[in-house]
Amino acid sequence: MTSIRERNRELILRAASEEFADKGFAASKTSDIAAKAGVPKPNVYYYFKSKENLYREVLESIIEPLLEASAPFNQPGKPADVLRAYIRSKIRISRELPFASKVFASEIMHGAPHLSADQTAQLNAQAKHNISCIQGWIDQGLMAKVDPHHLLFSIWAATQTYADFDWQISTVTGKANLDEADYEAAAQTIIRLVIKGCEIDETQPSASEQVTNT
Amino acid sequence: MTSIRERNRELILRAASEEFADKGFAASKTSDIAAKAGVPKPNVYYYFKSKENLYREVLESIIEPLLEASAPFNQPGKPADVLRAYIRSKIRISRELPFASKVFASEIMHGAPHLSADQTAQLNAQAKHNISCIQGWIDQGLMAKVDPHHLLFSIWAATQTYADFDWQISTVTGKANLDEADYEAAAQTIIRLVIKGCEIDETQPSASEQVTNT
DNA sequence: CAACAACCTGACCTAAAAGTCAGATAGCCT
DNA sequence: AGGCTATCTGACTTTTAGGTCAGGTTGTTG
Repeated sequence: MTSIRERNRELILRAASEEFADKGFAASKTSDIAAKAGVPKPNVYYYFKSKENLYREVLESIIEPLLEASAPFNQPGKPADVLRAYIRSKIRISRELPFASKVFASEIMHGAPHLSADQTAQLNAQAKHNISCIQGWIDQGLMAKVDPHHLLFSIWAATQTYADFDWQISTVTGKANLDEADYEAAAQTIIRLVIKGCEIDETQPSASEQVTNT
Repeated sequence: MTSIRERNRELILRAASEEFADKGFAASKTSDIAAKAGVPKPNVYYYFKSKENLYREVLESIIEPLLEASAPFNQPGKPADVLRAYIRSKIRISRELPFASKVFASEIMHGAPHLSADQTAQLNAQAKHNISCIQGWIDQGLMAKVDPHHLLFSIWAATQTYADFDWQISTVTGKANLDEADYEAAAQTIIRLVIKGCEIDETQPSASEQVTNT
């Protein structure tokens, strides 16, 4: 049975997520992580070789969920349906994995110095795919000509903000924690902005591309 | 003449902004800041009492521009005009003060431990004002019922993302630096999402569900 | 119940980086 | 010029936190 191992690794990883999310990599102390996990500091080094290793494992834990959030783009669907599902996935990640989300955001903010080339490539490939998917819809006349890059950036930002800037959100809303209804309202707002923004303008039928009726 | 003082403070502040933006507070070394500013380390301590002081001054430098960006909300105007101007202000800050923007974002992300109560209060008051302004428009039937809190959060996030997550944006777009046209496209995209999203639905006078096209 | 491995831990070591200081130099005012 | 203040700086001290280790305990397997 390696259940001791798994249990302790899990405890430490969870504590590390919170600590790294709260303070950032450099400002987090392994002794604090150990304390929060309820183990002596050398145990942290016993299970994870170094602070950096521990950090990398926390980071890694968010990669798969992040890639998986793009699932709606990996199967055929109408723009509005895909975008709606995508936004909901993204919001769900912010809500359910707030610590890892924040660690990831912080990592990206500082130029992703700890992300492996492979991880970067995977995330980038998925992003590129999503962008070309959106471009395809535009070319087919299924949605308005909204720059796919900037559209994606806005969706990422608007959904991630609930994890990354939770302090600001708490301060402004006056609520220590958002509840189910708040997240629902957030999702609806973002979905509305995106879907309305992507709707084809009736007023101007064409510009340079041919219009395809539906 | 205190021009030596001013000049050196300026040099150090600029170097500190970049360093703090790049690495975060804890991971930044005063020796690196000094090197980047082209002065010996003790000079940094001569002009600023401590690393934390220096950081606070960098932080402070972004507060006023941030408050000023809300100017469009402080004078009467149609929703679309105010929102458009606000988004442009926000994007301009991300573009023109990318380092301080990033430092601010990082600060907020970690719970604003260095922001003074007064600064927090000012920012919060302005946010509250903007929100009630939007709520006013809704009550007057000038725009659709879009949750003002979440609308603001989306605008903040979408505009800030160009400073905060510049690495990601560079990676995905394949451009080391965005140019004038890119920022214009970003602004137009966000403006479109927000303004279309805030337009009153002609189809259904009540309800909160959105209708989608193909 | 050995003996072997996995796990635990207080005490320690070390490197790095914040911060200091005494003395040198440069600018400025009468 | 002379002296007063502001500025500069190499060399130093101090603190903090990442990392180690020797030796203990607990679990597991034949």
